[in-house]
Amino acid sequence: MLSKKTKYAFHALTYLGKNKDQGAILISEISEKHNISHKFLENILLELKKAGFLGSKKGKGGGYYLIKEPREIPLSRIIRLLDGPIALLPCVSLNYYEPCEECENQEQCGLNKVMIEVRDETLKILEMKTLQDILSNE
Amino acid sequence: MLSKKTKYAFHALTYLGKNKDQGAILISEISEKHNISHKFLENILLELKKAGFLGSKKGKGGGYYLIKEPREIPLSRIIRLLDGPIALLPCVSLNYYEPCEECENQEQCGLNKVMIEVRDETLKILEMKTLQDILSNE
DNA sequence: ATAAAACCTACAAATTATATAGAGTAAATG
DNA sequence: CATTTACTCTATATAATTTGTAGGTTTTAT
Repeated sequence: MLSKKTKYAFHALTYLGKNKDQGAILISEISEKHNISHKFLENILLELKKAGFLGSKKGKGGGYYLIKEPREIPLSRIIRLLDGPIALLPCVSLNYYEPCEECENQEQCGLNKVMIEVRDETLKILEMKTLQDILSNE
Repeated sequence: MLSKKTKYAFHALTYLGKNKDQGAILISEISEKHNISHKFLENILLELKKAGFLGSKKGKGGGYYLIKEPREIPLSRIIRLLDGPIALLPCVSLNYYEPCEECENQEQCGLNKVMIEVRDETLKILEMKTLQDILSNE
C-alpha cells in the first residue's frame, strides 16, 4: 500500500492540475479540500517542489503550482520520491538496490529472478499511467 | 516492498518445495539455511499452516511439509496472507477494502479509478506467478 | 519417562510513518 | 518601511507497525 504521504501527494497534484490556470494555490486550500493536516502537507509539497514537479511563490498571493505537464508525471516518479522502491524486494530494486541479508547467493535465488519479472511488469503500468490519467477520470 | 515476514515465507516455501520428498523438515533447518530467526520463522510457518499451505508433525522426527502443489500457490495468496492488501490504496482493495478518510466521494475520485487499473494489472502478474516459478529458477 | 519439536500467547524492541512546533525567509501592499 | 502573508527549514514528538524474544504447553517417537 502507498503511504499517506504519497496518497496525499497525488491528491495535491491532482488538485493543482485541475486548477492549473488559477495561478498559485494555497497549501491551506488543498489541505482543507482533502482533509489533510496543513503542516504535513507542507512537507510533502516542499518535497515535490525540490524534485521539480512544483513551483511556488512566497508571501501574499503566494502558493504552489504545477510546472510540469500532467502527462509527464508518471505515477512511478511520485511513488519513488515519497515511498521509495517500487520493487517488492531490495535485491531487485533499480533505484534503491540492497542485497538481501539472508541471501548468500543472489544469482541462485529463484525468488530474486521472479521478483525481477514482477518488478518489470509493475513498472510498465506505473510508468505508463500519469497524473493526466488521474485528471481524465475526475 | 514486502515485509521480511513475507520474504521469509517465500524462502521457507521454496525450501520446502525443493525438499518435497524428504518428509517433514525442521524449522531450525530452514532458519539456519536462510539466516532467519528461529522464533520468528516459527510464527510464519504456523500462519502458513493455518492457511492451508503447509502440514506439520509434532514431536521427534516432526517438522513442516508442503501440502499444496507449488503451481497452486500464487504469489498473491502469500502476500495477502502475511502482508495484507496488494492494492495501493485501501479504497481499491478487493480483500481489505476501506474507504479513504480524506475522500468525500470515491465515485468522483480519479485516483481511485486509476488505482483500480493498477491493481488489476498487478494482480494479473501476482496471480499468474506461483511458487513453481520460483522453484524453476533455482 | 524422556527428549524432541511444533504450538501458543504475550510482550519487548526497533523501526518507520505520521504529525506538530516554531523560528526563518521572501514577497506584496499600503 | 512595517506589517501581513505564506512558503521554507530543522527538529522533535507521537503513533503505529514490524520485527524479534520469552517461556511455557502439547504432541510424538523411542
